[in-house]
Amino acid sequence: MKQEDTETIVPEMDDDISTPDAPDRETVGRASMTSRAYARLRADIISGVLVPGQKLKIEELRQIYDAGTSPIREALSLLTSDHFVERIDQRGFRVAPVSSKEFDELLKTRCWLEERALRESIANGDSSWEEQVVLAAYRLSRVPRSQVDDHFVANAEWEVRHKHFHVTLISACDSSMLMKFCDQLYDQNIRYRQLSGIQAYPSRDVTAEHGAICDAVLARDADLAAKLLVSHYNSTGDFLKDQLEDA
Amino acid sequence: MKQEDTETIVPEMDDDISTPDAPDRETVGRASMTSRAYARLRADIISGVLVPGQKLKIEELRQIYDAGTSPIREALSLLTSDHFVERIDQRGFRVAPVSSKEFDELLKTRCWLEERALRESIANGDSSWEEQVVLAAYRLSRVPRSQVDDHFVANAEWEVRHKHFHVTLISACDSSMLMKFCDQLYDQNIRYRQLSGIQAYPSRDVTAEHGAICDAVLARDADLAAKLLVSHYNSTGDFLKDQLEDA
DNA sequence: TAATTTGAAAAAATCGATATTATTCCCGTA
DNA sequence: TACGGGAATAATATCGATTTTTTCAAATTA
Repeated sequence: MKQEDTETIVPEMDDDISTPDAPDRETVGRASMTSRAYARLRADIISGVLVPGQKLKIEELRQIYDAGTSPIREALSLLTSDHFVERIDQRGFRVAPVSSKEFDELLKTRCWLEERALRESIANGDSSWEEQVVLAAYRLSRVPRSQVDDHFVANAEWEVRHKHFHVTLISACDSSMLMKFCDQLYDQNIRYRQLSGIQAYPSRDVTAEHGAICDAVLARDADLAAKLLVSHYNSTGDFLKDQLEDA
Repeated sequence: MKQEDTETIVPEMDDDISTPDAPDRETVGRASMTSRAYARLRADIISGVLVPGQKLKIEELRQIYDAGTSPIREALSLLTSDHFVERIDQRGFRVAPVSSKEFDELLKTRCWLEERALRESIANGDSSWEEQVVLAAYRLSRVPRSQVDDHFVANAEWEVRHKHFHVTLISACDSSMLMKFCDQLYDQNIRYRQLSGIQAYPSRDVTAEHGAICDAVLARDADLAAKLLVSHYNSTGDFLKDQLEDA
């Protein structure tokens, strides 16, 4: 296989905006206008500031995000493939709509992919991976899910650690593609969580569920771990579904 | 859940360029410059005209694809999320590199996802789906893989029908997301197939393999169908791997 | 009244020019 | 000779203006 190497480019750089993750890593500083706009738009769509189905007018966005036409359009193009934005030729962009049908699909697909990824991780993961799982679980357990006790106020740090725990679980699956897909679905799911306008807590003990998953993983009990993980997602999903139907 | 409906947009339009598929559907005619550039760039990357790792200079592409800066950059942005192009802030775009490691991952991940999708299809598919599978298999069997008998000359029609057969197999899995992922991986795989500079035929009878898969599907034998599908992919993969190593 | 046409306004798409950043290559120095 | 500084060059990123297309509503017609 021939490869053009007259052009000298640094070969490794897996942390740019093409990664569905880490949207706000270098949002300020030397990042390009496109990256900035991408990160901010993405955050605003996930958080629900930009409403599902909403038309995204270039001129409007230009003013809000303080950038020119090109960076805005490029950012929107990037978001299109992440399924956060829809593009229609000659008719511009809009925030991807949501539906309970799509949420069902999302939940289902996540379970399929994460189960496979988890089983592979359990089969392949070495002791360093085990340690990372333990550490991620511990760190997650050290912060409260809600900033206030009697009603729910999202805790950003919990969100970060929660995602990190789930990423770590499947990080030994040895397929960056599968991990990327899981990541995409995770972020889609967060969007639904935000949009549901979650007020009440889930009554069940989420921390205990994480602990149980962690134990099963360390025991290399793939069947149990997969079962726990899937039911973990499903109960969260059921809870969200109720919220979605109320609203 | 609130939804802004002051803006009137046609709600359904699932066939635009955001679909990783059908890149050249309306490539001519009223399609936008961006869509045209996207389709042509995509085709040229898959076919190997644009070499893996190659720097993609905007000015150059502008001339080749006869479009302005913005459409080219937008098209490249779309291609980055498809993993056909890499983007590095402030350093432009290049064709996504290939590696035998990545090919391994690709093959593995495809098997995981397609197996799941096929099992779901077999579980959920109705008689209309069965008929579509039969039809797709028949149509595939009616065209030769190579235009010439004694050496390999790619037959575009075979490619189209082959893809359609595989898409149809999993079309009853009831997850557009999973199908989209499979589609992405399929196209990535085609790229590797093209790049390997395939000359000789695989000696095995690919048509027979398709027939066997079809039979197992109609018999609703999920285990057998999955086994056949995975080994179908793996043998193609092994064959490609040899080609890759030779080159 | 319903359907169609027309035209003004709005928005998207596109372009070419400019500003910004990276790369290259030359030259002086250790 | 190897190294590092610093223009000169090349390429990217960005902007605002222009062109094209769509949208909306009023006017016309059957």
